[in-house]
This record gives sequence, C-alpha cells and structure tokens, in this order.
Amino acid sequence: MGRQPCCDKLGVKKGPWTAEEDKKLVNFILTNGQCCWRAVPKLAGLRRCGKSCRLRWTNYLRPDLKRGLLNEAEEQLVIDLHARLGNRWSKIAARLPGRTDNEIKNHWNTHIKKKLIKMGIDPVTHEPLNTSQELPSPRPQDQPQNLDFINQSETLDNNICHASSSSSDNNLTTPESLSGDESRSFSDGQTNADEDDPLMSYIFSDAFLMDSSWEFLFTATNDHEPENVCDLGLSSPSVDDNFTWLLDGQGFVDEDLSLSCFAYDHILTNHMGDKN
DNA sequence: AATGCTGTCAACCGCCCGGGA
DNA sequence: ATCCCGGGCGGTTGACAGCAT
Repeated sequence: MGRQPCCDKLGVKKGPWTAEEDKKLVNFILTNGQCCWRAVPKLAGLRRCGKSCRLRWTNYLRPDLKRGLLNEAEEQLVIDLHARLGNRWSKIAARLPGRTDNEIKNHWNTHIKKKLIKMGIDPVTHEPLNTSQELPSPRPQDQPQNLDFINQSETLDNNICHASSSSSDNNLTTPESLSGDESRSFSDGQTNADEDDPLMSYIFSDAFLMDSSWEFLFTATNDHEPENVCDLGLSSPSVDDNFTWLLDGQGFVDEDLSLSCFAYDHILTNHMGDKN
C-alpha cells in the first residue's frame, strides 16, 4: 500500500524559484496567512508542490530570517547544541532566532564539521578523534577534553550567561522543564551537564526564546537610517507592514547578503558594555 | 582562455509523527 | 484501535560560483 504523493506530480514545477513565484507565494501568505500547504499552490496560482511552498517560505521568504553566514558566536552555539542534541537541526534552529534548520545543517556540513576535524574533534561524538585518525600532530591546546573544547568559546558563554542574567524579567527555567527529547544527553555515559551549566540551562529553556534580548528583531525602529538592512524585515513590527521590501522585486536578495545585524551581536553589545 | 575541481547552498525526497475521523 | 492525511524533519542531490591548474 503505497503512500499517496503529497501532490500531483504532473504539471508540478521543480527547481529554483523565480522572483515571480516568490511574489505570488508571499502575496498569498500575507493575504491569507499560513493555511493548508497542500492548498496553497492552487490558491496562489503556483505550479508547485505544497511542500515546496512551505519549504520556500520557511527557509527563504519568511520576513524574520537572518541571512549571511553564521557568525562565530552562533557557530559556537550550534556546536554546543549539536553536542547535546545531535543532528536534530530543527531543535537547534529553534534556539537560533532567524536561522533555519536547513541553513544550520548546511553550515554544519560545510564549515563546522571541517573546523572540528581540524581541531581534532570528532564532529559526530564531539570526542577527541582517535589519534590514528587524526590529522598531522594537532597542537596540544587544540586537544579537547571531552566537551571542554567548548571552553574555547568561554567568552561567548560568559557573555550569554551575562545576557541572561541581565534579563531581570525572565525566570530562567531549569533543565527539568525541558522535554525529555531535548534534555537527553547526547553521548552515553555523559551526565546532563545542563544541570550545572547555567548557560545551557538557559539556552534549552523557553525563556531563552522569550528573552527580551531578542525583541529587537520584532521592534520597529524608525529613528535611524531607513537603508539600514536591519530594517528590512528583521525589526518588523508586523509582517504586513514591512513586506514591501520583499515585494519590491528581486533586489532584496542582494541587499540581504550584506546583512550584518545578528542577534548575538545585539546581545553582546547590549550586555557586554559593563563587563569590559 | 579553457578546463577541471571544490565548496556552497537551495531544493527535493522519503520517512516519521501527531491529530482527526 | 486503526487508518489517513498534513506537516515536519533529516539526508541527499544538483546547480552554480569561485578557484586552481
């Protein structure tokens, strides 16, 4: 008994999306909201599979997406999260506002994996690589002790901890509040370090996402240069109000490539000041 | 200048899960 | 309890750009 295909394969277009298709999809979702994805292509006048529409929207057209490479802080966070969650990219992405699972997965496979291997760390287990498999004589300081390599990002961790403690409105949740899925230890025999690690405790909590530090992403800021790319959707008060940049044509892609206002930059800026 | 190689990333595919009938 | 369906997820692919030869 075969599974019914998600859409009629006949007449369904595949491959890269055109600006025209993007426009149709965006227009439709702005008008109708996200509804039954299977119905979207028909209603929006697209010869696409519903799945494809959903993917295009979530990975590319969503107004709250950040673009450009992950910065160092985000990269470290991905490594930390991967050590605990494994390849559950959607869970990892959920902790990085504005980033998609696809994006993180790609970045992991193309950048971080290599980086870790270079450092003598097995990207799968996050354990030191077997010496027989290691690349030529890694320097002692590059040798991690289990997950201690994360300490190389001590600055980041401290900063994020600081950021979290600065958010006086938030009651940080404990690891117990996590779903069993997320709180499980990634590698056998490894204790759940979250209990002792306020950073991870915070990151794995919903309070992380509710942290007012992220609010800038959704707060209208009209008192500075309108050409600031941060205004192009990221700081939108509402999707509708700020989608004109997207609907204006294809140019938005190029503009977004120069996007440099990352969440961590914001947090670090906001919370490091009194530290340095 | 032409060709081949490598890296990157958008998009697809197939499977799984949860909710509703 | 079972089946069906839609949505979501992770793995993989393929097109393209940039670099090396």
